[in-house]
Amino acid sequence: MSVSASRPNSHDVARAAGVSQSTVSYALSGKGTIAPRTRERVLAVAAELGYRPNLAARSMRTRRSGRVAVVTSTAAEVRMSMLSGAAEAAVEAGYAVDTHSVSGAAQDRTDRVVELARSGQVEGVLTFLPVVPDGLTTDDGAAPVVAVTALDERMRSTGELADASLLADVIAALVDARHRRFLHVGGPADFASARARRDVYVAETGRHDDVESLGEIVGTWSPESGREAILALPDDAPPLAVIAANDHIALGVMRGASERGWQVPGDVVVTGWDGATFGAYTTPALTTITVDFREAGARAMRRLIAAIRDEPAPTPAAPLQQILWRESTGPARS
Amino acid sequence: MSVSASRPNSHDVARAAGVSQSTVSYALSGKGTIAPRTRERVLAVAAELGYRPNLAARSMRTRRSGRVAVVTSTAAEVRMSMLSGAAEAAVEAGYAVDTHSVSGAAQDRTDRVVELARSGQVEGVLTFLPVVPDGLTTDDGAAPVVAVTALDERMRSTGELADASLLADVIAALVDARHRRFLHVGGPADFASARARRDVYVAETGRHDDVESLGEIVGTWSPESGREAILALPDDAPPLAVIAANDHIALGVMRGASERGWQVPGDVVVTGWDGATFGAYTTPALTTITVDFREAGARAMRRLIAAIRDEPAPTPAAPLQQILWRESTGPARS
DNA sequence: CTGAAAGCGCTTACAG
DNA sequence: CTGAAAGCGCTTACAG
Repeated sequence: MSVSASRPNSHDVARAAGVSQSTVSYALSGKGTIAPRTRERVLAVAAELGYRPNLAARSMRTRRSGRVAVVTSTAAEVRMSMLSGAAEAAVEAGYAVDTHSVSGAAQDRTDRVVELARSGQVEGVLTFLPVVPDGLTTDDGAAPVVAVTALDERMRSTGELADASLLADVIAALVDARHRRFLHVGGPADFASARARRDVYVAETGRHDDVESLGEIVGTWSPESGREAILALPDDAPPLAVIAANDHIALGVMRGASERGWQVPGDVVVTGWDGATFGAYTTPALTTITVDFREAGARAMRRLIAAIRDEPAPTPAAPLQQILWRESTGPARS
Repeated sequence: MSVSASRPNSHDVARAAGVSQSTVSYALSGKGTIAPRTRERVLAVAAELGYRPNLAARSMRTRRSGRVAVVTSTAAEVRMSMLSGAAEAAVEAGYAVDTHSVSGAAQDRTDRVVELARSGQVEGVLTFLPVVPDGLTTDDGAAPVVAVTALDERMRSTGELADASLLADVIAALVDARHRRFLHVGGPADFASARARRDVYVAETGRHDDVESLGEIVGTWSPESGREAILALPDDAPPLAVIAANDHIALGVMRGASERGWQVPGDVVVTGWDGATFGAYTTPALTTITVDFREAGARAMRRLIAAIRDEPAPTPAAPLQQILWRESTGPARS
């Protein structure tokens, strides 16, 4: 029994097991009609030799790479937990994940996504950043693309992160608690989630005649955009309820209020979104809508894999979001 | 000129350009001795046909995958920016990045890293999480492994995140500002960075006879560990300077102080680490040591690639960290 | 139930 | 300067 210095291949296993190379292949894949005893012997020898199939060779033969690409950026827009959730869902389905970090404008990102979808190196592309839907012509043999948060409805989107319906409950509870003046500090409009949050805000604050909205500011998901929104307010703005599109904005809102000498939640109440860790430890602690990013990433990946396999998109059961009332909204509860 | 429905290969390009397949290969790689005019024609035809080399085939032939693995977790311990920096450095060097999300104890992570290093699917492994160095026997043909933050010095480590020298300056400035009582709330001991920060804390607070340390708490990088450390203090702890090993811990320290009615920075001053965005918007804003995580990720990846290529590790020039004095330390400056 | 053989699409000595 | 040919390590009809 010769031991080769380098990594054994299926021929080495075949030789050691006294069978043909094709029998090794069938034994390992479980596909052919191999006698159980032969199969066991091959498996034992393969294990003993530390055999691992060469995935490049398999890929060349099967014309399937077994890889999907995930497009992210360095920015805080994307959470590690979402990437992890997506990666784990991919592994579960037998796919490996290629990470691609992109920067630049939506058009550049779109070009990169299209390039990936056409590269033939991956069977699908999941993008965590908005892309320009017009650029995503999937005529030719391009791989399917799923965007977690899309510019419009022309492309596949998981939609789950864009569900803003809980905000209606938040606003209703604040109105019940006698809040009558509102302000929205939103996210960039190319994020479907930002648009959905703004839309619900507009609809819900418009529902009551005696509820006033000071407007909808377009922010950048950043604390600074929340802070600036507050600093730009007239002195008589409070009492005011600020609906921030994420926790970072909400933090900036609280900071801005502090700089203006406004008490939170006495003069200004604030709600965030995402359930960021820090929100539980600010003073006051931040009311927020928690998001299960790990599961969101997993669902997006499952949707991509369904698209790859031409299966119907899975319909998830449990909700991904939840209202978490904390100190920044004072005594308001639903 | 026949147009095949599927992806063209080098034979298709050869036929369309009226040359042999090997000439196409040489023209694209620029390796052989191809006449400039031939080469140009081949390149033009390849572009026209939208030819892209099949990487699986290339990989099988060259026996090099052109891939590196990055091991991360869902946890906040790892930042997206660090992953992005690593991914971009990999692309720059001609490598693609496979993302592997792991969870579980250090031993499980180590097993996974070893498995990856031996899988033959990647040429190197970069782990963002601590692994058990004993498990990392790289005898056989395993791929090199680099850990960004390692358990001990037996394995390769970038070390740069573990450089805690700036903390000496921070403590010196606080001592100059008449702070005499200190507390350290650190990170888990299997992080080299956590150990280095604690070591510098111990050395620097031990340098002066009239400086007292209330001890070194082992935390979990989490706000809760900072909060608990403060809640466990005796009532007469202030005036106190708390050195937190990261910004999340520092946030929890501020929260705990707030719960105890201690003013920051009046009764307690606090410093964090990492330069997290939220730290600029807390009240008071958090003094911290900023870390360029993108560059840290890039340097770690460059070190891995140097190891793959058997080149000496690159020696970085610019420092990755910087002290950022803000409100949580009051008027102390260096 | 097992094996011989073709072929996936490249790279790279080698011959001319 | 160019081309014919081998071979990387698999999967999978097909013959026996």
